[in-house]
Amino acid sequence: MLTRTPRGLPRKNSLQAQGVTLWRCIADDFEQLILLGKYENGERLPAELDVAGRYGVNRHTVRRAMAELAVRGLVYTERGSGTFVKTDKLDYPIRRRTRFSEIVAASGHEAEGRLQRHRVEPASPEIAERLKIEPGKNAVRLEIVRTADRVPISVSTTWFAADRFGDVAKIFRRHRSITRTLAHYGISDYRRQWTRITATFADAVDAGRLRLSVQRPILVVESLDVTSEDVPVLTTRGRFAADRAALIVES
Amino acid sequence: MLTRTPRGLPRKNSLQAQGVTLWRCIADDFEQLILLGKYENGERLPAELDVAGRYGVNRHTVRRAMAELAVRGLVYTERGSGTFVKTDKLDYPIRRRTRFSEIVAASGHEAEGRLQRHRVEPASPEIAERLKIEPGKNAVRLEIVRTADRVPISVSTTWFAADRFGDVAKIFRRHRSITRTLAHYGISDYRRQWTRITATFADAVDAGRLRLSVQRPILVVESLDVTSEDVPVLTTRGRFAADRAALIVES
DNA sequence: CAGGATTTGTTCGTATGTATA
DNA sequence: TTATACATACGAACAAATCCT
Repeated sequence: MLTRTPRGLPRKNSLQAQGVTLWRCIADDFEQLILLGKYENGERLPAELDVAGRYGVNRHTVRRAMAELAVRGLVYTERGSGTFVKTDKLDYPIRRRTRFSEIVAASGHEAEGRLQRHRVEPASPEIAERLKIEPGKNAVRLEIVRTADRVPISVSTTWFAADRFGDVAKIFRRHRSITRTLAHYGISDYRRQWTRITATFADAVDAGRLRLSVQRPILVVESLDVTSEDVPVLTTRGRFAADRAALIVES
Repeated sequence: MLTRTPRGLPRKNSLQAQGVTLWRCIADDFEQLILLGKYENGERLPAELDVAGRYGVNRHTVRRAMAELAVRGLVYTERGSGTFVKTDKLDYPIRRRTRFSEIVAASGHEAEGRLQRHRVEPASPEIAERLKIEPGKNAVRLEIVRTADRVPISVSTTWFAADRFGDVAKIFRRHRSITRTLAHYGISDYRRQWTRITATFADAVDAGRLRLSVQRPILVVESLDVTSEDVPVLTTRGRFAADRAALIVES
């Protein structure tokens, strides 16, 4: 329970930093409890009035805290039923054979990849080096949004060398799968050579595409895929909603 | 430019929160600019006197801000030349043999691991399952901060089964390395079985330990290490400053 | 190469606000 | 309340390294 001054202002204590609002304290408390596993996935949180009583605050304050947790992707509420913990994420293994559709299908969900935009542009030095083409030569750039059960999981920007894959956008739109698109070019197998993972925030564009609030954490996954003869085929910069997916490395 | 009272005290303004020091405001400003890419890697920042003039502060104050940015690992200074942006990240490969000290040493930096706190506690269901011990049996929990060239890279919470590794904290404090600590227990080799990567924000505690501003992105790396006979040895929840490290998966 | 301009590093000194015993 | 220590901030001067004409 939080101690409060006679005027109702929160007083400093060990858990509560100066200037932090009550609802944020409550939200942070529950986030800790959820992340520490005190509440399991799918479990119902105590009723709003219960929580309000325990903290000695108004029910509206608890509702504000729960709204914050919903924004953080940790809970969802069902009217008349309660607020439930939602912490399961799609496990996304990073392997030699990394195929979005196979991964999602294997975990029992329905995968979809939609080409949003595409463009032919001169390759940046970075992209040229990865694809082993000369800097300034053309590359085809695809922007793909991937969903599992219609929930957006990632947006990816993928580059191909334009001289070999000039009409890759058209082919992809027909097949809706990188694997089948490459098969069309006679590449029956390809493998992930390296993957580089870091994290940032969602910018406005990505947040919109991922149906995510801005400033939510994003896993940035850069990667290079090559043929079985180690010839670079495509390189990708994927942005995964960290609230909805976890990357798994087995070794 | 910051307005100041006649007595030389900083006055509140839009950029400056209450009770925040001048040098911290300037440091945070530049951190934002750097992280937003307004200054590229290797680019020179304006001269100290320039910045001092623009903010209307003494050169010492700017120097204090730059020192902070250097501590955060975002810039370095060269006498007579200037202050330069340094945003390349430490490449942290995730492999079967994943050893912090070896990784950092291989990239030419000085690694250090400091045990901050430790505790014996009943294992949560999650931890018990990973370590293959019975839920509720004791586990030793270590909180370790790891640095490269004294720049904090990660904070890790590591659990060991207490029955076998009861005094692991003492041993670790002596050896300052997980590898050497396990050697003390007769475990000459161990390997990473799986790694699970997701992302969030730094909370106040982690931000403090990582000398990072709060709300910066954090890579959350959970993992299990086993002996060569696949016996679980330790499990870890690491929080990496995403601004300072990128995880690499080669396959 | 010379030499002046620029830029960071260092050391004095002064004053004020904050935290602690 | 007082005394002490510490952090913040400003000012001036000079040293040392680098850059540029």
